[in-house]
Amino acid sequence: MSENQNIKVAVDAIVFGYQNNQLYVLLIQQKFGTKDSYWALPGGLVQNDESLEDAVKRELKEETNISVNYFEQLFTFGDDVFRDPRNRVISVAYFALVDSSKLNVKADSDAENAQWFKIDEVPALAFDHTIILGKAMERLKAKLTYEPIGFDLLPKVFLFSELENLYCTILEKEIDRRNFRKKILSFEIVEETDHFSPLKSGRPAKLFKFNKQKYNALLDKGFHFEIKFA
Amino acid sequence: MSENQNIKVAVDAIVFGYQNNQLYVLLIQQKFGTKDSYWALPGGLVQNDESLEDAVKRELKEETNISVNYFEQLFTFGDDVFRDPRNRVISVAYFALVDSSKLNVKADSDAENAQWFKIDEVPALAFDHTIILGKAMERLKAKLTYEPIGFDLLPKVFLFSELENLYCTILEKEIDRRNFRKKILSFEIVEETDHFSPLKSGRPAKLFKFNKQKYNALLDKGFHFEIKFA
DNA sequence: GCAAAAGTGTTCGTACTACACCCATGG
DNA sequence: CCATGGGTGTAGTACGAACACTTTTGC
Repeated sequence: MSENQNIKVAVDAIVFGYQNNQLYVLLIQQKFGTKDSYWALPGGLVQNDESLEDAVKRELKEETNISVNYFEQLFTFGDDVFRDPRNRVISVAYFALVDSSKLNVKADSDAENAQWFKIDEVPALAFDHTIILGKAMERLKAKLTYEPIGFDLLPKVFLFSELENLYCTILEKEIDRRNFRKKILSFEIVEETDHFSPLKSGRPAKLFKFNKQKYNALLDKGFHFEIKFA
Repeated sequence: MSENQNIKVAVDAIVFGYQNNQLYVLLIQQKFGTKDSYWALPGGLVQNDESLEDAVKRELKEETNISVNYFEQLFTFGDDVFRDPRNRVISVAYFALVDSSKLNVKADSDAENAQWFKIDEVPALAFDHTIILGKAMERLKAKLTYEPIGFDLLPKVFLFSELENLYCTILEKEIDRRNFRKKILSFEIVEETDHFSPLKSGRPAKLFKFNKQKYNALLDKGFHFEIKFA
C-alpha cells in the first residue's frame, strides 16, 4: 500500500545554555535563505546508515561545533503534514544542555552562522520550530524538579547562589534561600570544594560541585531527586 | 548530501488493557509470516499525506478494530539501523489504554489475527518490539503515579477495590487500603454513584466514577495528581 | 453464625514552610 | 563603618504512614 512512501526523516536539537541569570538557546541561520531567512534549530536529514542520535550529534558538530553535557530525545513532530513546505518531513527533536563555558565560544571554524539567543529574545523561527522550542521549555522546567539536570547547565564548580538563581530564573518562581540549600544538601549529592568564589563584593562563598557517582549510586538504592516549591 | 535518503517511517501502538487483576497488551500476528511468524505490536508504515497520529489510529482500526481511551506518543525508535531487517525503518511508538469492555471482543471482522496477552505471558516479539514494550511499561508505571490514567483502564463505573488492585498489580506494590481511599477521595475527582456492585460475596460495594471535567477544572487551578507509596 | 469483602478514624513521625539575624570581605 | 552577598536555626503545620475493628451481605 505505501511501498512508495516518500517521507524524509530529520533530527533537530534544542540546546539550552545558562549564564548570568539568563537562559539561552542555540540557533542557526539557515543556509539556503537569502538575507532575511529565518533562524532555526540546528538539525538536518538523517543519513541512511546512521542512528538518530548520531545524526543529531553530527549535525550539531557540523553546524555549531558544540559538545553537550546532557542529551535526550524530546518528541517527534510529524502531525503537520506541511510543516516543511518543501517536502513531507518528520523531525525527531532532541533536547540538550551545555554549561556556560560554551556560550562565549563564537561559532567555530566551519560552523555556520550559529548564535546564542536569550530565551525571551528568540526571533520568529523557521517551520514549526517555535512549537518545538516550547515543548523543550516545558520539558526543561519539568525535569529540573525531578532530575538533577540543573548541574549540566552550570560550570563544574559553582556557587549555591548560582544554582538557586538558575532554578528561580528557569521556573520563574521565588525560592527561600535557606530551605533550598537545606534541601539540596540533604540529598548529599553536592560537595564543598576547597575553593572560594572570586568575589565581586560581600563575603566569599564556597564553591560546590555535583557528585554524579554518588547520585548514580543513590539511584540504585531507590533515591529520587525532587524539588518542590511553594 | 542526503537527498537520496531512503528511510521508511512506521508507527507502532502499545495498547494496554486491564481485567481481573491482570494487565494485558494487544498483539497481532504478522501477516507475511508463515506458521511460526512472530507476534508483534500493531502498526505499519505512515502514508505520505497522513499525520503520525492518524496513521496509528488507522493501523489500529485496520488491524484490531479497537478504539482507545487514552493515547500519547511514547518514543521514536531509530537508533538501531537494522531493527527491521528488510529496510531502514524508524518507528514512532504510541502508548494507548483501553477499558476492559474491549478485552472480550474477539478480533473483529476484517481485523487480522489480533489477541490480548497477559503482560507476563507475552511471547518473543518481532523486531525490537520487546524493547518498545518495556519502555511502554515504564511509562505506564510512571504515569500512573502522577496522572489519573488508571481510570482509562477501568469501566466507567468501578469499585474502589478495583482501582486499588489496579495500582497494586501494575506497580507491584502493596497499598494500604484505608490510606489509598482517603488519598483518592481527597482529590475530589471521583464520585459515588447510586449503584452497588453485583456482589459475589461480602458486603455490597458502592460504584464510583471518575469526573474528568472536575479534574480538568482543577488542573487549571494548579492541581497536581500524585500518588506515592511506601 | 460464619465467611468474605467493604467501610472507617486516630496516632505518630517526618518533611515542608515561613521567617530574621549574624558573618566575612572590599572599599 | 558601611555595603554586599553568604551562611545558618527554629517553631509551626500539614501530610503520609502505620495500624484494627465494625458493617453488610450470602450461605
